[in-house]
Amino acid sequence: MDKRDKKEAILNSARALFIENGYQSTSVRDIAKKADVNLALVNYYFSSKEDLFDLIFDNIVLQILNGMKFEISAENSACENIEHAVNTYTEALIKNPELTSFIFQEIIKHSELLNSRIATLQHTNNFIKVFINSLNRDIEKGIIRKIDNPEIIILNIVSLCVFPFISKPLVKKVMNIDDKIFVKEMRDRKKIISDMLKTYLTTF
Amino acid sequence: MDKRDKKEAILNSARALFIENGYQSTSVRDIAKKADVNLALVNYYFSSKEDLFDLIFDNIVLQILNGMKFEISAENSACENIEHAVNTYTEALIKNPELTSFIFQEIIKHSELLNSRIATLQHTNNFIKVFINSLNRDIEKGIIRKIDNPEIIILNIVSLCVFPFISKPLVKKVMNIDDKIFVKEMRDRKKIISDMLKTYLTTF
DNA sequence: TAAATTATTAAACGTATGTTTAAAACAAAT
DNA sequence: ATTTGTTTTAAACATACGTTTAATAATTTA
Repeated sequence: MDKRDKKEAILNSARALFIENGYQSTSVRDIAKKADVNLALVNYYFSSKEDLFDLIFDNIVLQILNGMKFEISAENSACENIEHAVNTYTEALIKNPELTSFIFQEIIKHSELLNSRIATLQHTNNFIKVFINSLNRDIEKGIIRKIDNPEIIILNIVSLCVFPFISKPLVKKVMNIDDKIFVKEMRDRKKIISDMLKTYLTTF
Repeated sequence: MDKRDKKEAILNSARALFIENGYQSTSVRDIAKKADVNLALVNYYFSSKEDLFDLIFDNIVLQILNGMKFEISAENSACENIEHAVNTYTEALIKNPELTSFIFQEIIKHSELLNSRIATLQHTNNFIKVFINSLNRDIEKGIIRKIDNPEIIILNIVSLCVFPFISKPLVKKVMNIDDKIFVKEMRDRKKIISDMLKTYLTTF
């Protein structure tokens, strides 16, 4: 009950602190203290602060990407895929309130993180291809309007879905709402976003 | 040519470093070195690193808010205001590529910054009121569709405009484009965003 | 010019950091 | 029971940080 427990306690404490305060503002001593463990044990089990962070960061990225994964199908219409994406993304973001800000913070700060972990985004790339295919197909079918660059549509979807969550403190302040109402507004907004995107594509 | 010069050199260097690396990753020694000035001069002129940062932060927020200010008019239609907003925001963000990420980083990290500087956002609040008024008026006129919460429309505008700029490294990587094409895409996107918002509001 | 004020400097202070060391405690194996 | 290997510990190391000090240089004032 002891061996693995201390290692795991370190992992959990580090994860919580990194998410809450970021890499720089979290000291190894903070981690050890929260895990109720001797300082040297952190380096004993995880070699260095950076190694520990990388481990946790990759884990978090995977977790949130898994939450955003959904069965996108080339058979679905573009509009169906959009609605599905908006719903899935919004719910994943509601479920992981702190993770998004954390990932964004770290990626913007050290964009090298992207290079070394681009493999993790492979699934995302496939997803984008299927999405664009469904758009192009429906354009040829004449179901939706002609789009010069379909990637922009995807960018719009992600912008609409993700932005309110990474600017949550700002949004709450300006709209003068608390966490509970924030979630409700985001849920209500799902339909508005989908409608807006679909109306734009199908009106021409 | 010396007195003000050194103080200003510190200010400029600090500004550049804070924007590039954030508060935590910028040391007073870095600032002094870049300004080619003795270490102690930084504290001599600006008391503390935090005071210096606050000064620069407020300045940057003002700068970007000024760039985003435009003559919003209660006489304009809601759709005109939207088009105007999208154009102005996008151009302001193109003009200040690093500022947006910087402000976001710091605000998300220390959301207390919002409380002490809420006065700076006063203009933003007035702007929002005028905007919402124009929406409500056009709804009553029957020109645009009924909206439950007009604030959501504003959130959508800001999401669409701002998100690509704060996630610029990610967007460039996924779309496989460089800075120059990024700017071109953002310019082209202005019309798409305006069209999408206007089409949604006027189709019902 | 002399005194007073301001600007600049090298050095140090105190604290915090990530990491390492070397010894002790513990568990497992022979 | 002794050896072997692993886990845990207190302490130290080396470096970086923001800030202060006390002395010197430069400038302004009287």
